[in-house]
Amino acid sequence: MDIQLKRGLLDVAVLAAARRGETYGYKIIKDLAPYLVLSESTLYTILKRLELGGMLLSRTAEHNGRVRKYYRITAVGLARIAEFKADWQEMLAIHRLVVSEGEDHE
Amino acid sequence: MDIQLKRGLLDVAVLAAARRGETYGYKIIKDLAPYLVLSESTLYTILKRLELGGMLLSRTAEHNGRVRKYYRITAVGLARIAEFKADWQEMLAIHRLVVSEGEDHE
DNA sequence: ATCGAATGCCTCGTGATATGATGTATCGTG
DNA sequence: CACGATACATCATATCACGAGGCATTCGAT
Repeated sequence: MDIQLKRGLLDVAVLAAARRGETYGYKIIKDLAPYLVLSESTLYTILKRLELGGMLLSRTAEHNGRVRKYYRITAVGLARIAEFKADWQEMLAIHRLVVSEGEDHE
Repeated sequence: MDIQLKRGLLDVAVLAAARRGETYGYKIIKDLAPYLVLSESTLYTILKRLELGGMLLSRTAEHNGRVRKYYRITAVGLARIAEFKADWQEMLAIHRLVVSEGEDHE
Protein backbone atom coordinates (compact mmCIF):
# COMPACT_ATOMS: atom_id res chain seq x y z
CA MET A 1 0.00 0.00 0.00
CA ASP A 2 1.37 3.35 -1.07
CA ILE A 3 2.39 5.40 1.96
CA GLN A 4 1.19 8.70 0.57
CA LEU A 5 -2.19 7.27 -0.20
CA LYS A 6 -2.48 5.84 3.26
CA ARG A 7 -1.69 9.14 4.96
CA GLY A 8 -5.05 10.72 4.45
CA LEU A 9 -6.82 7.80 6.05
CA LEU A 10 -4.70 7.25 9.14
CA ASP A 11 -6.21 9.92 11.33
CA VAL A 12 -9.80 9.20 10.44
CA ALA A 13 -9.35 5.45 10.70
CA VAL A 14 -8.08 5.89 14.26
CA LEU A 15 -10.98 8.20 15.01
CA ALA A 16 -13.37 5.64 13.57
CA ALA A 17 -11.87 2.99 15.84
CA ALA A 18 -12.46 5.25 18.84
CA ARG A 19 -16.02 6.03 17.77
CA ARG A 20 -17.28 2.62 18.83
CA GLY A 21 -16.53 3.44 22.46
CA GLU A 22 -13.53 3.82 24.72
CA THR A 23 -10.49 2.02 23.42
CA TYR A 24 -6.70 2.09 23.74
CA GLY A 25 -3.64 2.10 21.54
CA TYR A 26 -2.72 -1.52 21.46
CA LYS A 27 -6.29 -2.52 20.71
CA ILE A 28 -6.63 0.01 17.92
CA ILE A 29 -3.63 -1.52 16.17
CA LYS A 30 -5.22 -4.96 16.35
CA ASP A 31 -8.63 -3.69 15.30
CA LEU A 32 -7.31 -1.84 12.27
CA ALA A 33 -4.84 -4.54 11.24
CA PRO A 34 -7.25 -6.12 8.71
CA TYR A 35 -7.63 -2.76 7.01
CA LEU A 36 -4.24 -1.13 7.32
CA VAL A 37 -0.93 -1.85 8.98
CA LEU A 38 0.32 0.82 11.33
CA SER A 39 3.28 0.48 13.64
CA GLU A 40 3.19 1.41 17.28
CA SER A 41 5.37 4.47 16.78
CA THR A 42 2.99 5.70 14.12
CA LEU A 43 -0.13 5.05 16.15
CA TYR A 44 1.07 6.69 19.33
CA THR A 45 2.17 9.71 17.34
CA ILE A 46 -1.27 9.93 15.82
CA LEU A 47 -3.04 9.54 19.15
CA LYS A 48 -0.99 12.36 20.63
CA ARG A 49 -1.75 14.56 17.65
CA LEU A 50 -5.46 13.84 17.75
CA GLU A 51 -5.65 14.51 21.47
CA LEU A 52 -3.74 17.75 21.01
CA GLY A 53 -6.26 18.71 18.36
CA GLY A 54 -9.14 18.07 20.74
CA MET A 55 -10.46 15.15 18.71
CA LEU A 56 -9.76 12.58 21.39
CA LEU A 57 -9.84 12.64 25.19
CA SER A 58 -7.68 10.28 27.21
CA ARG A 59 -7.84 8.71 30.62
CA THR A 60 -5.13 6.55 32.12
CA ALA A 61 -6.13 3.51 34.12
CA GLU A 62 -4.60 0.30 35.31
CA HIS A 63 -5.79 -2.95 33.87
CA ASN A 64 -4.40 -6.25 35.12
CA GLY A 65 -1.24 -4.65 36.45
CA ARG A 66 -0.46 -2.89 33.18
CA VAL A 67 -1.16 0.75 32.45
CA ARG A 68 -3.62 1.50 29.73
CA LYS A 69 -4.46 4.84 28.20
CA TYR A 70 -8.09 4.90 27.16
CA TYR A 71 -9.29 7.25 24.49
CA ARG A 72 -12.73 8.44 23.54
CA ILE A 73 -13.80 10.57 20.63
CA THR A 74 -15.06 14.13 21.02
CA ALA A 75 -17.51 16.24 19.03
CA VAL A 76 -14.53 17.74 17.25
CA GLY A 77 -13.40 14.26 16.31
CA LEU A 78 -16.80 13.42 14.93
CA ALA A 79 -16.77 16.66 12.95
CA ARG A 80 -13.39 15.66 11.55
CA ILE A 81 -14.94 12.46 10.24
CA ALA A 82 -17.80 14.41 8.70
CA GLU A 83 -15.27 16.65 6.98
CA PHE A 84 -13.55 13.57 5.63
CA LYS A 85 -16.77 12.40 4.08
CA ALA A 86 -17.05 15.64 2.16
CA ASP A 87 -13.43 15.51 1.06
CA TRP A 88 -13.99 11.99 -0.17
CA GLN A 89 -16.32 13.25 -2.85
CA GLU A 90 -13.48 15.30 -4.30
CA MET A 91 -11.26 12.26 -4.04
CA LEU A 92 -13.72 10.27 -6.10
CA ALA A 93 -13.68 12.86 -8.85
CA ILE A 94 -9.89 12.74 -9.03
CA HIS A 95 -9.98 8.97 -8.89
CA ARG A 96 -12.29 8.88 -11.88
CA LEU A 97 -9.90 11.10 -13.76
CA VAL A 98 -6.96 8.83 -13.03
CA VAL A 99 -8.60 5.50 -13.74
CA SER A 100 -10.30 6.58 -16.94
CA GLU A 101 -8.29 4.68 -19.52
CA GLY A 102 -7.95 7.74 -21.65
CA GLU A 103 -11.02 6.86 -23.69
CA ASP A 104 -12.11 10.42 -22.93
CA HIS A 105 -9.94 11.93 -25.64
CA GLU A 106 -10.52 9.58 -28.51
CA MET B 1 -9.38 19.68 0.90
CA ASP B 2 -7.26 17.92 3.49
CA ILE B 3 -3.61 18.02 2.50
CA GLN B 4 -2.82 14.51 3.70
CA LEU B 5 -5.69 13.11 1.74
CA LYS B 6 -4.56 14.92 -1.38
CA ARG B 7 -1.01 13.61 -1.16
CA GLY B 8 -1.78 10.16 -2.42
CA LEU B 9 -3.40 11.49 -5.55
CA LEU B 10 -0.90 14.13 -6.61
CA ASP B 11 1.57 11.89 -8.38
CA VAL B 12 -0.99 9.79 -10.18
CA ALA B 13 -3.05 12.81 -11.18
CA VAL B 14 0.00 14.32 -12.84
CA LEU B 15 0.74 11.01 -14.53
CA ALA B 16 -2.85 10.86 -15.73
CA ALA B 17 -2.48 14.35 -17.18
CA ALA B 18 0.60 13.20 -19.08
CA ARG B 19 -1.10 10.05 -20.28
CA ARG B 20 -3.17 11.92 -22.84
CA GLY B 21 -0.03 12.86 -24.74
CA GLU B 22 2.94 15.18 -24.42
CA THR B 23 2.23 18.06 -22.11
CA TYR B 24 4.11 20.58 -19.97
CA GLY B 25 4.04 21.94 -16.44
CA TYR B 26 2.03 25.07 -16.87
CA LYS B 27 -0.62 23.22 -18.84
CA ILE B 28 -0.87 20.44 -16.28
CA ILE B 29 -1.68 22.97 -13.59
CA LYS B 30 -4.48 24.40 -15.70
CA ASP B 31 -5.78 21.00 -16.71
CA LEU B 32 -5.92 19.69 -13.16
CA ALA B 33 -7.28 22.90 -11.65
CA PRO B 34 -10.92 21.74 -11.78
CA TYR B 35 -9.98 18.65 -9.82
CA LEU B 36 -7.27 19.81 -7.46
CA VAL B 37 -5.28 22.94 -6.81
CA LEU B 38 -1.55 22.54 -6.95
CA SER B 39 0.96 25.35 -6.86
CA GLU B 40 3.81 25.66 -9.29
CA SER B 41 6.41 24.81 -6.66
CA THR B 42 4.53 21.63 -5.89
CA LEU B 43 4.06 20.62 -9.49
CA TYR B 44 7.64 21.15 -10.58
CA THR B 45 8.80 19.19 -7.55
CA ILE B 46 6.52 16.36 -8.56
CA LEU B 47 7.62 16.42 -12.18
CA LYS B 48 11.25 16.19 -11.15
CA ARG B 49 10.47 13.29 -8.82
CA LEU B 50 8.49 11.42 -11.45
CA GLU B 51 11.20 11.87 -14.06
CA LEU B 52 13.83 10.70 -11.59
CA GLY B 53 11.69 7.66 -10.95
CA GLY B 54 11.54 6.91 -14.66
CA MET B 55 7.82 7.52 -14.88
CA LEU B 56 8.15 10.54 -17.14
CA LEU B 57 10.53 11.53 -19.89
CA SER B 58 11.19 15.17 -20.70
CA ARG B 59 12.22 17.14 -23.73
CA THR B 60 12.92 20.85 -23.79
CA ALA B 61 11.75 22.90 -26.73
CA GLU B 62 11.04 26.49 -27.57
CA HIS B 63 7.51 27.59 -28.24
CA ASN B 64 6.73 31.15 -29.25
CA GLY B 65 9.92 32.48 -27.75
CA ARG B 66 9.35 30.82 -24.39
CA VAL B 67 11.00 27.61 -23.25
CA ARG B 68 8.74 24.71 -22.57
CA LYS B 69 9.63 21.37 -21.02
CA TYR B 70 7.48 18.66 -22.51
CA TYR B 71 6.81 15.46 -20.61
CA ARG B 72 5.51 12.13 -21.74
CA ILE B 73 4.62 9.11 -19.67
CA THR B 74 6.65 5.88 -19.72
CA ALA B 75 5.69 2.24 -19.19
CA VAL B 76 6.83 2.63 -15.59
CA GLY B 77 4.46 5.55 -15.21
CA LEU B 78 1.59 3.54 -16.60
CA ALA B 79 2.46 0.72 -14.21
CA ARG B 80 2.37 3.22 -11.37
CA ILE B 81 -1.19 4.12 -12.32
CA ALA B 82 -2.13 0.44 -12.43
CA GLU B 83 -0.68 0.03 -8.95
CA PHE B 84 -2.77 2.92 -7.80
CA LYS B 85 -5.91 1.23 -9.05
CA ALA B 86 -5.13 -1.80 -6.90
CA ASP B 87 -4.37 0.33 -3.87
CA TRP B 88 -7.65 2.09 -4.33
CA GLN B 89 -9.52 -1.09 -3.51
CA GLU B 90 -7.89 -1.09 -0.08
CA MET B 91 -8.75 2.57 0.23
CA LEU B 92 -12.39 1.78 -0.39
CA ALA B 93 -12.40 -0.81 2.38
CA ILE B 94 -10.97 1.69 4.86
CA HIS B 95 -13.38 4.32 3.62
CA ARG B 96 -16.32 2.03 4.31
CA LEU B 97 -15.02 1.46 7.81
CA VAL B 98 -14.77 5.18 8.47
CA VAL B 99 -18.08 6.26 7.02
CA SER B 100 -20.13 3.48 8.58
CA GLU B 101 -22.13 5.38 11.15
CA GLY B 102 -21.29 2.86 13.81
CA GLU B 103 -24.48 0.90 13.17
CA ASP B 104 -22.20 -2.09 12.89
CA HIS B 105 -21.87 -2.58 16.64
CA GLU B 106 -25.42 -2.11 17.84
C1' DA C 1 4.65 53.14 -25.91
C1' DT C 2 3.91 51.50 -21.31
C1' DC C 3 2.37 48.55 -17.87
C1' DG C 4 0.33 44.65 -15.91
C1' DA C 5 -1.28 40.05 -16.51
C1' DA C 6 -0.34 35.74 -18.30
C1' DT C 7 2.95 32.33 -19.69
C1' DG C 8 6.73 29.35 -18.27
C1' DC C 9 10.46 27.72 -15.74
C1' DC C 10 13.19 27.19 -11.28
C1' DT C 11 15.25 26.95 -6.08
C1' DC C 12 15.23 27.24 -1.11
C1' DG C 13 13.53 27.02 3.63
C1' DT C 14 10.01 25.43 6.58
C1' DG C 15 6.74 22.59 8.74
C1' DA C 16 4.23 18.32 8.90
C1' DT C 17 4.53 13.62 9.07
C1' DA C 18 5.28 8.16 8.96
C1' DT C 19 8.32 4.89 10.58
C1' DG C 20 12.22 1.98 12.34
C1' DA C 21 15.01 1.57 16.24
C1' DT C 22 15.11 1.56 20.84
C1' DG C 23 13.70 1.53 25.66
C1' DT C 24 10.79 0.21 29.79
C1' DA C 25 7.66 -2.75 32.36
C1' DT C 26 4.18 -6.44 33.37
C1' DC C 27 1.65 -10.79 32.56
C1' DG C 28 0.77 -15.52 30.97
C1' DT C 29 2.44 -19.94 29.43
C1' DG C 30 5.40 -23.88 28.59
C1' DC D 1 13.06 -19.33 33.90
C1' DA D 2 12.52 -17.76 29.33
C1' DC D 3 9.84 -15.93 25.78
C1' DG D 4 5.99 -13.92 23.55
C1' DA D 5 2.25 -10.92 24.18
C1' DT D 6 0.60 -6.76 26.20
C1' DA D 7 1.24 -1.71 26.60
C1' DC D 8 3.27 2.50 26.71
C1' DA D 9 6.84 6.00 25.00
C1' DT D 10 10.80 8.87 22.53
C1' DC D 11 14.16 10.05 18.98
C1' DA D 12 16.39 10.43 14.49
C1' DT D 13 15.57 10.20 9.77
C1' DA D 14 13.53 10.70 5.29
C1' DT D 15 9.89 12.30 2.48
C1' DC D 16 7.11 15.74 0.95
C1' DA D 17 3.76 19.96 -0.06
C1' DC D 18 4.06 24.63 -0.38
C1' DG D 19 4.86 29.67 0.14
C1' DA D 20 8.22 33.03 -1.02
C1' DG D 21 11.10 34.50 -4.14
C1' DG D 22 13.47 34.88 -8.64
C1' DC D 23 13.97 35.31 -13.89
C1' DA D 24 12.44 35.95 -18.65
C1' DT D 25 9.08 36.51 -22.48
C1' DT D 26 4.61 37.63 -24.72
C1' DC D 27 0.15 39.67 -25.15
C1' DG D 28 -3.55 42.84 -24.40
C1' DA D 29 -5.36 47.14 -22.78
C1' DT D 30 -4.89 51.98 -22.03
